[in-house]
Amino acid sequence: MNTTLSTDKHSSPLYLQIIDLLVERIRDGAWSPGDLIPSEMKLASELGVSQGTVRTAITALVENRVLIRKQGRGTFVANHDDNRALFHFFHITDNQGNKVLPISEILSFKQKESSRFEAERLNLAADAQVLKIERVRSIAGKPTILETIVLPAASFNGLIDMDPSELPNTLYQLYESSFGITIHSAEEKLRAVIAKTREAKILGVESGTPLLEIERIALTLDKTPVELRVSRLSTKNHYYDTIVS
Amino acid sequence: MNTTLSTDKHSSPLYLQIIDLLVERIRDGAWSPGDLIPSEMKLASELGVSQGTVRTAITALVENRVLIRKQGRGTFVANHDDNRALFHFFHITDNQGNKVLPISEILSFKQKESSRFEAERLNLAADAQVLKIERVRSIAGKPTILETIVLPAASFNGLIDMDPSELPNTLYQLYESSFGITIHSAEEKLRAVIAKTREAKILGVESGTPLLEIERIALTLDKTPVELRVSRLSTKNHYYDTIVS
DNA sequence: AAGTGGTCTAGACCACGTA
DNA sequence: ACGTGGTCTAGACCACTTG
Repeated sequence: MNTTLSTDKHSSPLYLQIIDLLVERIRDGAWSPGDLIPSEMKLASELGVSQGTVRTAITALVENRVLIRKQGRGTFVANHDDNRALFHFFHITDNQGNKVLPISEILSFKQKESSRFEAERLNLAADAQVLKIERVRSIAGKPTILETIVLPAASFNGLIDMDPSELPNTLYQLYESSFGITIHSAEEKLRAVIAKTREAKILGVESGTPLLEIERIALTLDKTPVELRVSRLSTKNHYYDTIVS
Repeated sequence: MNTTLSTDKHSSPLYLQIIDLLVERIRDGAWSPGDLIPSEMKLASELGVSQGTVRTAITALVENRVLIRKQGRGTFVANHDDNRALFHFFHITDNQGNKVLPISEILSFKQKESSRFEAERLNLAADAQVLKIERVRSIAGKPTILETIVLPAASFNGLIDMDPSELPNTLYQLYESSFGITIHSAEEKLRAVIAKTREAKILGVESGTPLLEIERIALTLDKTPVELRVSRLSTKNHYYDTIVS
């Protein structure tokens, strides 16, 4: 498998080529989340470069949370189902400033043809099949978030046969373990909306209450959209927080 | 000015000490935003380390947007008043997905004693004086955002004597150029609220309309809060967007 | 041409985890 | 004891900007 780097006069820097190469091995499944990858020294000799050059490439991927370094042990493909990563994707905080992770209850789970909106957001053909999950998420026993999750049926083959009650609280783990789909980043659009009567009833608020709507597109490492999630959150006792720098 | 790095057995890595040292020089005003700092080679010989070690420190600061490298020219202290940085702090997007920068009109500008809430958020004494600016921001000629800005009077000496109509659209530039205060990061809390009658009138929406409330604390490089800003945004034609990765 | 950041090497030693 | 990542050096050459 003579992986060759280009050292032409006008080719890109070696460490950038190495980044691409490592990402490719992860995307193609040669290395899976949680796997230990070869040591910097092994990669260096395999690729015919110095340890420092491999290190530069790996450092960039560590900063992008694609790899994780563990001193004395080795470098691993990031597992996005550990707490750190979970909280990184989860921005709901209570009024005391504590991050909270809500518990889910499935309301419905079905397969259907995608709507125009869903197909557009997930980059699917107009008549593509999608899976649709609706669930309530409760914090401290109180229903707080209403979530609609839409997935391309083609990418989650067999999921529809699962017992809805067996769907885990944190779906991203399931995507990774059962379908080899690792969520690496997400784009979110936030709006203020009014609770519809059904929503208000489920969330236990008065109708007319304002809700924070979070429309999230979850993306894989190569920016393919794999999940559309629309959450409606009562911000009476919680808020959405973010740090911009 | 024999700046000494510690090379004791149990001291922190050199490049971390160099990061602290560089940050200190910026915070103390030895180097100001926009300034060219000494070359990697000069710093290396000044500090008695190799160019590579200085480079590691500078790279970390470049990734944190504290410094900016320009090949062939040198390394500069980041100027947070250029477009890139502005948009990095500004997350409002129209429904077509375009980032927009609204135009401001001052409604009021006064000095007063801080409220409990303001003092707590800005980390001030309970009876500290604050400056309070209220303004409407318009996009495409339509009032869209209502903003209340609270500043510690002590840090912005003389600002209150300015003609409100002369306050610039982008305040962070003013903070930097006139008060030597550079905003480096911000924490934001988002909630959905209902427009009060006065707010609804100003924003030209029906009363009872939901608004997105953004409470922002702007921080300097050493995490000192210097501005509290509460914005209320009509999300009929715009939304707040963010990328999480 | 001179000076800057950008890339890369070969080798050294340290700190940590595992066997 | 050994292999891993973590830090650091001295030196090289390239790419870019300015005088």
